[in-house]
Amino acid sequence: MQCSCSSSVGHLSSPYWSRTVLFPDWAYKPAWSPGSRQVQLWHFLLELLARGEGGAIGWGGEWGEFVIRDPERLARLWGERKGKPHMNYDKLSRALRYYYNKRILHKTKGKRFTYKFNFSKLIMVNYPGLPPPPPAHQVISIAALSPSPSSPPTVVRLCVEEQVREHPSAIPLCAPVQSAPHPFWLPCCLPKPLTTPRALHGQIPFISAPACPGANLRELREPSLQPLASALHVSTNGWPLKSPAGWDLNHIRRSLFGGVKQTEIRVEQRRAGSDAQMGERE
DNA sequence: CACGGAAGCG
DNA sequence: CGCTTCCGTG
Repeated sequence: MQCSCSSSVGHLSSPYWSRTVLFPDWAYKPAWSPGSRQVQLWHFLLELLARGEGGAIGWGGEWGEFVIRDPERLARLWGERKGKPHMNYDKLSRALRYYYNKRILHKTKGKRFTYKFNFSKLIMVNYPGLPPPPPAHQVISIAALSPSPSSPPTVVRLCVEEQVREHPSAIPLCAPVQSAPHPFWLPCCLPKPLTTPRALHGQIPFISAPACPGANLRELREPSLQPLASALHVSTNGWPLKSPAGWDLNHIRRSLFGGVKQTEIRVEQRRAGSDAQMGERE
């Protein structure tokens, strides 16, 4: 099985690549790409899902799965957003089907109006035969979060330390908006090289792991990172908890800067000014 | 309902 | 490029 991920870990001889969390390229795209300047359907869906916009659409049973509860209403909402008054579910679902090839979505067969985001498919964890994971402090480094509310764009990063050492500038910046939905925020803040080694692109041994709830947030389960996890309203099963208040950056800030040992969480400040095209692709 | 080709649009 | 519109097929 192949996928269109890219990673800077592939060229490293590290045995720890398996612990790296990878999301598909599309997951790193900003909500409003400069070219199109139009909101994209997958983001619109995540937006509604994160808002708990009841009625029209909701999360399904599996991780990343969602159910369209009221297809025509969803279509109407989508049509309103795009200025397409004649939008209906037939057309919207055609757009969803175009996501199959792009590996953004796939259909949950047998279940009516049920689709699934492809997040989990590309996550490489719990693969039998891989070396045991190294101690957490060797793997995880959490950087960023402006220490004061008045600082420039807040930056949150999760990264593999080796990546930081070898490519200190290759970690994209991500400035989550306060209302950013969790599933969108998480991938766009995870490690993503700006310079992808083209030649090695196909050599990364991707594994299509069976769905493992919370796999992408495995690192957040590390005891030392619990404050962050709770600040992000992320449950240990990986999917966001109900967070009516949305993002509380001060809360996150308090959680990170208070009570957590400095050796376990490295804090680094960085201007998000010129480098703000976070996950943008070439 | 779900799928995917084809054409068109901004 | 990311849909929108339309439609034939199963």
